[in-house]
Amino acid sequence: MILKSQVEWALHCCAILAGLPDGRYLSTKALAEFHGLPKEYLSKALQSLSQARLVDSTLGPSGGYRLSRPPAEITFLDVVEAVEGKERSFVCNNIRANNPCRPEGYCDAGPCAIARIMWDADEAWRASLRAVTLAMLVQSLEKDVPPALWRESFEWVMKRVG
Amino acid sequence: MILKSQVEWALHCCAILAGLPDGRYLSTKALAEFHGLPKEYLSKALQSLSQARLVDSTLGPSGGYRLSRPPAEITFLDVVEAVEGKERSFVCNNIRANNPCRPEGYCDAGPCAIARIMWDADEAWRASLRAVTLAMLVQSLEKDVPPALWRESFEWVMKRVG
DNA sequence: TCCAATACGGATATCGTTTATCCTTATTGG
DNA sequence: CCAATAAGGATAAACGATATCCGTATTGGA
Repeated sequence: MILKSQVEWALHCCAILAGLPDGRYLSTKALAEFHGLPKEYLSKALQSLSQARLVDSTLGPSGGYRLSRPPAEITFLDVVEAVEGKERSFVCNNIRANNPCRPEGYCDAGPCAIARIMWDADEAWRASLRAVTLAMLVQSLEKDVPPALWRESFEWVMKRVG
Repeated sequence: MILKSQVEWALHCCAILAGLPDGRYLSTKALAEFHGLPKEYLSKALQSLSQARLVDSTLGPSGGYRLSRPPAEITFLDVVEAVEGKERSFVCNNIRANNPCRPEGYCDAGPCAIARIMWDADEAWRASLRAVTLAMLVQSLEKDVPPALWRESFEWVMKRVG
């Protein structure tokens, strides 16, 4: 059970978009170059973000993507779910229904105990991701990345911004 | 990102094994019949449990599986990790290393902020699973399942127990 | 002692998902 | 009008999940 690499890509891209000046767009090409990723395939991840309304896009030269809301209002969960989907990681196939002792037409009152427990864990995972915003991510990154590299990266992006 | 169905199977099988009288074994065949599962493939899941030392097995007629510890000492996480592996669900490919602004031979101090946050969520998931034991599961099930069905299922199993 | 039932592990096949590329279309700034 | 872009469909390769089959070793019971 491994998350798609597109989740990682989308998060890194969102981190860049969160640092953009208000209203400016950055293209798939620039994002792919900056992260060393295949442009065509990264494009699919960005389209997922777009469909989830996390980013706006424009066409034409100097087109690209920007966040549709302030970074403080976009959570990790938003991004992860945009790419990975909202389905729970545990799927209950209700195999208890195959119990040979069951009377015909027996109907279960609710989800089985195993599913409830697994779904609780899933919700704990989601709650953890919901607690972190892109604004917090940028803060963390700024603390981690040496100031010189931070500045150069910003300038690299600004040269390509629409 | 969906957990293998073997996780579900293993948990249901553990629930049955947890209800067995001390020292008795139940075969793959019986477990497969009870849950309506393909015997050969279920066998792989049980082998995973065996390799993780969660269950003991014996060969020969009246052979099968039993829990290797009291149900209160086996957690959901034990079972999930036995089948699914202990690897984290988020894999960091360190794509920040592709940043074109990086000086040659630059070395990162630690894992990147995105990985840390994703791994925190993973740990929240694991902590949630670690908090629930098979003993607690059996308690839940006994509350959910009607007494008649509970009793009949127990007898069904006891007829096949080694 | 022999037989049948079992766990175990290797080999193989099938299927779906992820990853990736290519191409067409519509849009837009210069 | 042109070039750059997002969007999305079609396709294929690679991989993991699912599933089956078979051979081996072990063991309880006849």
